[in-house]
Amino acid sequence: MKVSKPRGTRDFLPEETARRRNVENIMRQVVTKWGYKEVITPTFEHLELFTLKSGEGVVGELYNFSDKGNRDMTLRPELTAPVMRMYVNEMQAMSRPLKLFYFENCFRYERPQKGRFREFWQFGVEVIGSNRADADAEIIALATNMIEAAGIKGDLHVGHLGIIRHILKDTEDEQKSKIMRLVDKKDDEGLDNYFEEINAPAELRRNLLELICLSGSDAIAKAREILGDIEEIDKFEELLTLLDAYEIDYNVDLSIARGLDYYTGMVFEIYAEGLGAQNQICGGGSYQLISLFGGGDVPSTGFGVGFDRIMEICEIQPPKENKVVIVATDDTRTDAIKVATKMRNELTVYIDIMKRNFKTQLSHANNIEADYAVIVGKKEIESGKLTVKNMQSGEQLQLAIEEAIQLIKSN
RNA sequence: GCCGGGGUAGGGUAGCGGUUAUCCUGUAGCCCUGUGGAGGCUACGAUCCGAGUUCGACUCUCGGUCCCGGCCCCA
Repeated sequence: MKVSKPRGTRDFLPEETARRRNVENIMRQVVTKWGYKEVITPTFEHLELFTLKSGEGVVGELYNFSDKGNRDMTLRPELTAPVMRMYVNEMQAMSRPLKLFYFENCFRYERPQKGRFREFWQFGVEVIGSNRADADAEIIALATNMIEAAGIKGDLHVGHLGIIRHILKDTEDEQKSKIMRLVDKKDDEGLDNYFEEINAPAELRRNLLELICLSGSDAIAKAREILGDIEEIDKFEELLTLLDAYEIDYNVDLSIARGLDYYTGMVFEIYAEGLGAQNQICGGGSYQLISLFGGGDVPSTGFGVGFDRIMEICEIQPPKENKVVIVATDDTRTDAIKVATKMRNELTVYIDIMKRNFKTQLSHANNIEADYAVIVGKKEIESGKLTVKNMQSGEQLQLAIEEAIQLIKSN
């Protein structure tokens, strides 16, 4: 009986694994250069952690279970909440700002489709302790850097929830979130209908509709015309000035709402082409979650990158290293092992474990696309010189082991 | 949860209500235990699962499952 893998999961074969690890390391190098430290949290958490953050409704999307002690648990669906929990549990006395990142698998019970799996990988970054535009700008710049480093051209949209919330400050909560949702979906028709339904004031309608269309360099000025001088616009302007300093291309987009209530100000999303309906590769913003988990009133800002989506469109190939196959005969097998052991200090070395004959060993070397075959036979043992064969050109040289290593390394 | 398209050896495929289920490729071995890529030979290996219709189902019908794309959702 053949057992298949669970729905929405994937096996990664050697070639794909190497490609993923390579890009993962490239991204890791970028964040490390910015001074961020990697953390690891548990693969499963108490269910409560996520219902606190996102409401009871998320349970339907979770891989949750009760353990043998009857505790409600779940595989993590994301990593911002675990990292904030970790901060509250163990890091509150550390000097701020804290700059953390993670790269882990997450699990959601959803219908798989292009760029969406039940087990997927998230690369994320969080800054804890700063509510300044500087932190927001750094986070956006870092996200942009990482995506560029993966060889992807992203389309960055930056917004600020404070501005849209200012317009809606007298609207009741339920209506507010419904409006925000429609705005986020860019559903103009739905928005019109809903305004009609709740009989929204004409001024509010006009202001909101104008605001969410704003873009380009005069967006700030126009927002001021609509709303007057408010603190949120000042802060947003400061953010844009900093982004200019980082020399980042962005689109002002005040229609980004990102759903949930814990986002406090800056929000951004990055899109890429070639991904079908799931074209968002990165999203983030500033938020306040720590007090929800029993910590103080500590502001944070961060983002998550959908690593699997990055890999869908990323074309970076891992660096190739020379592959050496030792070819031996029956009576030189033990000598061949000694040669292989020595060469492995510096090279990637294969040796026959199938008791194959000389010819078939060489043939196998060819099949696995070895760069060099190193022949360790009776003649070589007697002369003390190995036969090194370049599998591409067919050229053969007699060399001492150190010379052989040097030659292969240098090509 | 909903809508559409799919599922034949490890990969790619052909076919038909009754075949020994086609071909390519792959893997292992041999021709050929001191020189690979070509060729020949041999072996391995498949009708997604279940029910129904039928004398007979890989083929038709239904249900499930998985894959692909989309909707909803998207922390």
